[in-house]
Amino acid sequence: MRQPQLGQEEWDILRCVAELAPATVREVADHVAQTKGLARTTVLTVMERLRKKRVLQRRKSGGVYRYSPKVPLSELTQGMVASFVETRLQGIISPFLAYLSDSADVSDEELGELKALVRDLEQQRQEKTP
Amino acid sequence: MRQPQLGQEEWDILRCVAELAPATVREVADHVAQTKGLARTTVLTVMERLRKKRVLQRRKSGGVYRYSPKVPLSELTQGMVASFVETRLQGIISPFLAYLSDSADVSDEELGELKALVRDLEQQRQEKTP
DNA sequence: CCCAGTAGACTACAGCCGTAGGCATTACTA
DNA sequence: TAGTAATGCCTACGGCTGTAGTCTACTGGG
Repeated sequence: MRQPQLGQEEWDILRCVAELAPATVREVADHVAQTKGLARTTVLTVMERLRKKRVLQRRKSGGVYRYSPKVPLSELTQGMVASFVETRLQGIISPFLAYLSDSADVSDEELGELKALVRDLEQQRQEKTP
Repeated sequence: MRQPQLGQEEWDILRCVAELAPATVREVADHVAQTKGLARTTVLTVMERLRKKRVLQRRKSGGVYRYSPKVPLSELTQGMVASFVETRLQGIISPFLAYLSDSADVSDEELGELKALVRDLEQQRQEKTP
């Protein structure tokens, strides 16, 4: 059961909600307005669509609806990455590695994560091949 | 100047064209038909859209147009990965690393590439910090 | 030279996403 | 409490993508 597909703007707003959760439409709209000029109703529309997609939930509090993510953002992001790799890259990760090596600006911290990843994977291999 | 955005089906057909290049619409349609049942005209439409996006080019040969990618597929894939990481992940690659560690089925070969990547990145670091 | 089959152009349409206006209802404030 | 501002719902619209039908033009076999 795949996660729903979200557009770019939907993701941006979702992140914003997650950051401010539990957040009102206005709070999100104001926050978003600092970077791009979206009408309040646009933000509302997107948030309601996210609710229909069961990504956000809301709860009335003090006469206003407050929205929050229904599942942790990290989980959704995981799903998005997985579906990207599986469909767009057909499960082949080498283009991604090429990107890391050529274009991406890998921070020291990220390099550390990479090393940890390699270590983990090798660990898993040893467990699997006793 | 960003690469044009392509939909899933456009990517699938583009890959197919790249594989068979220089390919006729019919060849691609027949190839695609083996996995999904798309009408010949659907394939034609998509290929023409890819041409409008300057991703494919065509050349009449023996009374029929033959299509081929205008730039190497690898380059387009690179661009797609880059734009994915930059826009969807906001340049933060840790979700991707988490995916590799949790969900992905990393082959031995890919693990090798990963190790090589780590080595390259450390190499780069040494060059930059003399 | 004529016909059947093939290839290409054009048109169409539905669903999704980004964007937003209008209107009704609710909630403060003076 | 009456007016004003805020909130939420519904509707809309254009562009992109997936999908395909129709019609026209070309091409090769008899």
